[in-house]
Amino acid sequence: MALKYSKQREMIKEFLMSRHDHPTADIVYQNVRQQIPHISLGTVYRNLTLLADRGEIQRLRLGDGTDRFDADTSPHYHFICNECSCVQDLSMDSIDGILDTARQHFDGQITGHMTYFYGICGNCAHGTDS
Amino acid sequence: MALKYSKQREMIKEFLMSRHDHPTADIVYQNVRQQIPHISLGTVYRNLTLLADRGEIQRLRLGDGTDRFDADTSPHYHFICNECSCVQDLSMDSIDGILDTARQHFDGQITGHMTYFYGICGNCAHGTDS
DNA sequence: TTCCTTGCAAATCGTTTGCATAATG
DNA sequence: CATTATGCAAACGATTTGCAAGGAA
Repeated sequence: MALKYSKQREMIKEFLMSRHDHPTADIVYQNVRQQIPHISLGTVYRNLTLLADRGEIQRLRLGDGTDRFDADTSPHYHFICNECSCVQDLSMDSIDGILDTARQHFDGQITGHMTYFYGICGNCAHGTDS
Repeated sequence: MALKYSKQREMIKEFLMSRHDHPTADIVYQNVRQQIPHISLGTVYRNLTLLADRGEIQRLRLGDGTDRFDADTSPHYHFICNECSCVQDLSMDSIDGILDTARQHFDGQITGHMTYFYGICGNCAHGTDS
């Protein structure tokens, strides 16, 4: 239980806090490796999981089979671009009202919901690429 | 492109239509195997993917690392029990209004959303188990 | 006879884990 | 010294894929 300091964990969290694009474990690994060459993927996974369990970071399971991590633990929604697969934050009013809608005809307790949006992101839509 | 008949595919779809609990590929395999002993897991996966691509069934990616399949392709929501992990259909009014909420401050096109609910299902809540 | 499907096994991918060693408190 | 953390490699679970053989049109 008692947590002991580790440079690798510090670097991992620091890196995550510097990014707002929700990197995958492997991207975290590739980057942190530049500061700590001998760090292992296993250590990255272990620390990401540990940090997520303690609520210091957020683990995003967006169904595409690869988890992403977010240092922003405040409640917010995400958007996934169907074209470039980027994941962006979505600042919007709470939609927790849908919980009441869901509860109306359900026999059981609904305590929360998972929601993400998709479409074409600003970059891809504006066609500044092609 | 042209699809040819196959008993395996027919049985897979038939089995899926007989269930409303959103079975995993492996569960489909275990069951269809009782009718077609030599069917392989690979064939089950291939057909589930094929049927999903053609829109004949729905593939549910609920983030837990194991896809589930649903023969009901009509738009509806799902509920996942935190206790028994069952997946249930949720009949409720459309909440597509959240798309407008999401669009308000977003630079890009939002074409859809993915939402599922979680909590304690009726069976687990009523405590008819313990 | 064409070419879609299958069975089987090997391959992939993301993630976890066992273990001996190193670092922290 | 008691524990927690690490690196490395092997293990895993779900899903995909290559290939030769089988079946539908």
